[in-house]
Amino acid sequence: MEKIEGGDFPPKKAQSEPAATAASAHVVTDYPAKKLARQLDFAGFGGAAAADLPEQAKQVQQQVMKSGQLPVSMKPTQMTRPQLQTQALPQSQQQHILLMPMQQTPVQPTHPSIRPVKPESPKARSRQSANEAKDGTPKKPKQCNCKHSRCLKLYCECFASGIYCDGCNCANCHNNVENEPARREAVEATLERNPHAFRPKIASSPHGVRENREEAGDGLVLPKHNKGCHCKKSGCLKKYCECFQANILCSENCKCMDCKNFEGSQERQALFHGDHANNMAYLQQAANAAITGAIGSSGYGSPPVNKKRKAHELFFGSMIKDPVYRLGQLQQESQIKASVSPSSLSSIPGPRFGNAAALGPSKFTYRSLLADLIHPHDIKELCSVLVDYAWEAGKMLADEKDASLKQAKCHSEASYPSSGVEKVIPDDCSSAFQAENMDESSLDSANVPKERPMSPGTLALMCDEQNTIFTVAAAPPNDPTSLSNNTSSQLPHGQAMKEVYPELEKIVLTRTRDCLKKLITLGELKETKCSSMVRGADSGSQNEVNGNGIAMTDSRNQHEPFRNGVANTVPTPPPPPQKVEPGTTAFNNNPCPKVHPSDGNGDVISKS
DNA sequence: GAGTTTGAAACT
DNA sequence: CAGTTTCAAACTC
Repeated sequence: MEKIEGGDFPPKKAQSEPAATAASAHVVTDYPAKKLARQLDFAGFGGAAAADLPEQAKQVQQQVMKSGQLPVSMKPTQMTRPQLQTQALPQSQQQHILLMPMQQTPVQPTHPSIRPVKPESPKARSRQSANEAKDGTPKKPKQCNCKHSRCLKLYCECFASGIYCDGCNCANCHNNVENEPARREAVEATLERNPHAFRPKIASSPHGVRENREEAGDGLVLPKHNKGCHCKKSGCLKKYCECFQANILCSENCKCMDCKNFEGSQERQALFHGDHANNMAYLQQAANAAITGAIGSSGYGSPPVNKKRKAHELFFGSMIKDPVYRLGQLQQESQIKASVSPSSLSSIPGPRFGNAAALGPSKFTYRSLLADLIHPHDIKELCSVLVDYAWEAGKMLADEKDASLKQAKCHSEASYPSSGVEKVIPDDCSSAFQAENMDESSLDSANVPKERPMSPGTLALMCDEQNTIFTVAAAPPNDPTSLSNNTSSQLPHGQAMKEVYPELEKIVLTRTRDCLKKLITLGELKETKCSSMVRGADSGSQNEVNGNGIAMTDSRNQHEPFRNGVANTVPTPPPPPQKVEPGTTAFNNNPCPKVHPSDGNGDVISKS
């Protein structure tokens, strides 16, 4: 009997070790003190499941051993079930792990995504804290309050978790070393009734990926309750519900009524949605409203009760358990904390993180502050604009240069040697580079580009669709050889381009830089906005925030925002085209206007 | 902190 | 297996 699915149920440290040892451990700290740690069902107690991840368990153990207590980062609440499982571990290791179930430390789980092994209520946490404070020695995080079960039934969380009661508020407790025989008997009886009694209640979905994914932000909630819940009145949105408590969505295993803990549940989302994460009142109402509604619709007919729950409990509770795996979770952790929204499963943390009730913070997914500002097509457009600009600028520069060169040539043509590489100027002034190829209408034609060598930088700025146009790009702009090879007929033009190229590139790059700077600025503004919103949602900011939260920062940018919303970001007012070399008049005639009609702010607007 | 509600566990 | 009771946590006030 003792061995259950590979593990001994009861934490038996006592069994394998002298009672004295066990006892001392028991008294001193949880560390070795607590025996097997089986997490409450939720925790994936060691049972069979444990065997799956011995390595993880070992890691956990190592940490425990090092510090004598669970590292915050590894607290059970933060650990994944697999990590908690201990059965596969050698007994010596198991003992360390036993502590895990208790982990609940006063520390708030920083990682929403992970569920706590033993669900804890805020109260429990408080108590825990108190315990730790006693002598600095961390104690069992959670204490039961059993009065009639002697802590020898599954009603007792300690017993269910496979650990001895230590520092609990229970009465007539028999879940201790001193009453090991009784305890053992109780364990056997329990197992007799249900061989899986001490197995983890939450198991990963066999499907691997469940549909529990909440919105983008939500983390995946793969685990599901093995037995499922049977809730009738809570809508599975309260911690009465084991699924909710475990921060997982109700599954086909559940037999609950009016369940609101499923993916896509508005009630659930309302509870956890990040947008309201910082609004405790909202959460409370959402939870109660959801339940009330659910109940109302149910046949139970229980009157809707305005139950108000403490939002923070919801949040924290969910955070603690958040089983999820969220990407970017860490990234957003700070945000979550700030918003206090961890509650969502998606958490309230979450919008993200079915039923997920508890996903609060865990579900938050990272979203770039620029997400609303930049869209793929915007980038394309930007590229197009840059390319156009480059073309125009190049055209202007080349034109200028050729014109001046030609003029010079005309004046002293006779004196020029006709031979030599240096003779790059076209004989025919009319063949000026631009005249032939740079007509705006011809920009889209593939032939034009071919004639012009492009620098890698410029090419980089071009969108895919443009690449085909500039087939010659690979050739180093300054490479005479390449030039000559590229276009014998355009040599003159190529030469001109060669000379103006640096200017052109400079202009384009400068513009690009400015655009990026603006993006950064916008992102920062948005960040600031978000932060302020989180911190003081109630401070009804008077600042108008556009969809991006940034919008109104610079009126200049709003003149002609692109439909796609890129406008503000992309075209920052570019610094006036820089002067070209002295002596050149190219930029005296600022080509910019021609190329990119600007909105008046200097923002480039796509010709299209 | 007391009282109520809830749902799992235990029991019949 | 269904219904009932017991229990302790969650929740409300």
